Amino acid sequence: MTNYSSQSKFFVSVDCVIFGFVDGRLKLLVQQRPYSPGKGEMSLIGGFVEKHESIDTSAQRILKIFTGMDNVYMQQLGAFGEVERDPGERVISIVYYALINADNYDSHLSEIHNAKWVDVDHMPKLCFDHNEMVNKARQVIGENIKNKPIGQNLLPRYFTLSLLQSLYECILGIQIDKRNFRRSIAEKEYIHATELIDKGSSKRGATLYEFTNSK
Amino acid sequence: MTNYSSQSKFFVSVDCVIFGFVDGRLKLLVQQRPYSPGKGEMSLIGGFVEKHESIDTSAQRILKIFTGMDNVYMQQLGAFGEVERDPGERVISIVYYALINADNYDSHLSEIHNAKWVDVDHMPKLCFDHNEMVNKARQVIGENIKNKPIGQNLLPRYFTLSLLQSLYECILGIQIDKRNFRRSIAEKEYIHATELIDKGSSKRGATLYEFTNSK
DNA sequence: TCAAAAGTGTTAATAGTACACCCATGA
DNA sequence: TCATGGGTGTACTATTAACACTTTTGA
Repeated sequence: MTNYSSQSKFFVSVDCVIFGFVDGRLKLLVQQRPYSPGKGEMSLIGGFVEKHESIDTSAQRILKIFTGMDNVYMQQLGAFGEVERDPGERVISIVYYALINADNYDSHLSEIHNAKWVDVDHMPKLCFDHNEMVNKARQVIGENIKNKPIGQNLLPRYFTLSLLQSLYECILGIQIDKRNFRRSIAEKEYIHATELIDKGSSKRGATLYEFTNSK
Repeated sequence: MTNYSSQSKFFVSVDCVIFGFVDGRLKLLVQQRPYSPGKGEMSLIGGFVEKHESIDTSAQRILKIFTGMDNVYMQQLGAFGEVERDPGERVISIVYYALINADNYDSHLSEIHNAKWVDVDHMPKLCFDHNEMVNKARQVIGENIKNKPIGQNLLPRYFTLSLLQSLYECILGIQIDKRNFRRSIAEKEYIHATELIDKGSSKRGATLYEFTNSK
């Protein structure tokens, strides 16, 4: 055998589990699926891989179409390849998760594409195997939040420790003790206090923090 | 848009990072690539996904072809999809890693396919992006060995603690203190001592252990 | 008798968990 | 003055890391 011509070819799609931290809650961007099968059902943000682009590039392109955003934190979650996962035709899906700062995103684009935020703790039924993809993504970011500065991607540049704590609580799905939390943050070299005070959320005012090497 | 017919299709391959514990060393099964491009270069064990099978099934089929083994511990590592990763044609590769008990494997098959074990600490240059796949796989099993009974898949049914320790040391690439190691194993509910004694490896004889729920 | 691998405990350091009150301020 | 969210310290527990000698027995 000297070439691949006897092999089968497949449609390959990219589906993106896009998380945002909106109104103090962890949310996920979903769209109404614009075509059959599953037309009108809730769906992850996705599209097909194109001939000329790598799968990572494809994920970035799709994210940009729906959010207008570049340079976003995205990681691959894996490939989903059950034969009948898409009831229309055989499609192998490569799944990515993205963490975006919802302040920077272009809500006009989401309107065009019938996309909206849904709370991760009240997930609607999504089409195909998309709920499974979301579950896996949540698990992975839960494992990462403790050791990596991924919160950077979900928060505005300056944030209070109370907001950061509520982000951790949403991601982990647990309540955290305030004193222990603040000590654990103080020990992380990648988060530090600034001179700034936020007067918006309390009468006393709260110190604003930032991530150290805002990439 | 109501169907997918305007989309591109791709070759999709499966590559398997197959680990075995042979002669007290962690090894990897590699083959001489039988076709161009890269013919004759060292390569992971791989093949193309077929029309009628899921990607998981495809990985199992390929593993069986090269080892004769069924029911092997295999996990997906992710998809590799750079446009030029295969210099012949565009191929998206889904990578799995497998842990096998090298005693059970059919060495006749590996001869047929020009496959052989290589030491993970002396990896040859593999074709395409296969070395990258191996590095990622090693990282993942290193993270898993501490908390999951994955050693079960690499060892014979009965094993001494010295052998188990050398497995951990190979996977983690570090030296482990014998007393701390034996205590940590004693605390794991999924490994227990048997009444059996191994007289092969020492004059005194060593207690043989086994995994609790040998699936 | 000795070489070679098996087996065994204690201490120190670190990380994680539980828990309750005062502070500053704007309304 | 009081309601609201901001901010702080200590004691206990669990986990991890460091460290050296005795046992058994076949050659």
